[in-house]
Amino acid sequence: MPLDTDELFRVLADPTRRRILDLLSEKESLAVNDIGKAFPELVTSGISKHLMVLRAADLVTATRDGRHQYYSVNAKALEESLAPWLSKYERYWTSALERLRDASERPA
Amino acid sequence: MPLDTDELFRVLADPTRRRILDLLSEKESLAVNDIGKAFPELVTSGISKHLMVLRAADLVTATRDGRHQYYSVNAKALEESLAPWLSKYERYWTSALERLRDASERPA
DNA sequence: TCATTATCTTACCGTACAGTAATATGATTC
DNA sequence: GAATCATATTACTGTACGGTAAGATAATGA
Repeated sequence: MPLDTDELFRVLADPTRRRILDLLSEKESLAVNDIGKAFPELVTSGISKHLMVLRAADLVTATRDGRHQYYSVNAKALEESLAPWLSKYERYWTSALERLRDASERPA
Repeated sequence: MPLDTDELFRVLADPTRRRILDLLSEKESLAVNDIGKAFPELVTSGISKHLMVLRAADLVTATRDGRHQYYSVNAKALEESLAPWLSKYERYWTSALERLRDASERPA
């Protein structure tokens, strides 16, 4: 079930959480430790807390392997949660989103 | 100049500000007072402050007429500011955004 | 013109919430 | 049992929101 718009923006408001999502979107999946390495300024518990928020929002999924917890971005949930809000403004948008679309269709 | 992503999400994080944008996207342009009427739980100064934040972010524009200040949504700035972030995830997205696009192309 | 009213903005203050670090607890592997 | 990794809990802190009140500017009316 897609996330409520208020919830979505509350979760995405934090720069660290967005950076975590960015990181996970580049790599296939990462353990908490590896994510933590990308944030030397934060302690692991802080990372874990953000991951909990993201997981509660279903924007990431976690599978455990031994004592490691591997996180991946849930792009589908992100997309579906954002779509209702985007739809309210997309009628204005032709240029930038189309450019994005074109770029993804004709990769360099 | 498009808004920094951190700034953008910080501004959009507040539900009231998003509701103001929604309102302005429906109507052509509105005076502060009229916007305030849509938020009976808030005092006018509160609305004004949110409008200042939106204006500083260039997500709305204001023109004054006498003692009225008329606000409009700046859809172009919203689009351009959001595009860089969206582009990082759009490669995952085909379904929902395309459905949105199709819907806007073939209105009922 | 002067006072009054209307509209919007700014300043100040209190409160509530969210992020971080530190610590403790739980779970898994060796 | 010892060590490692992840999560939960607690305490601290800063910040952002909202209200009240004051300030600024413009219209109205005597």
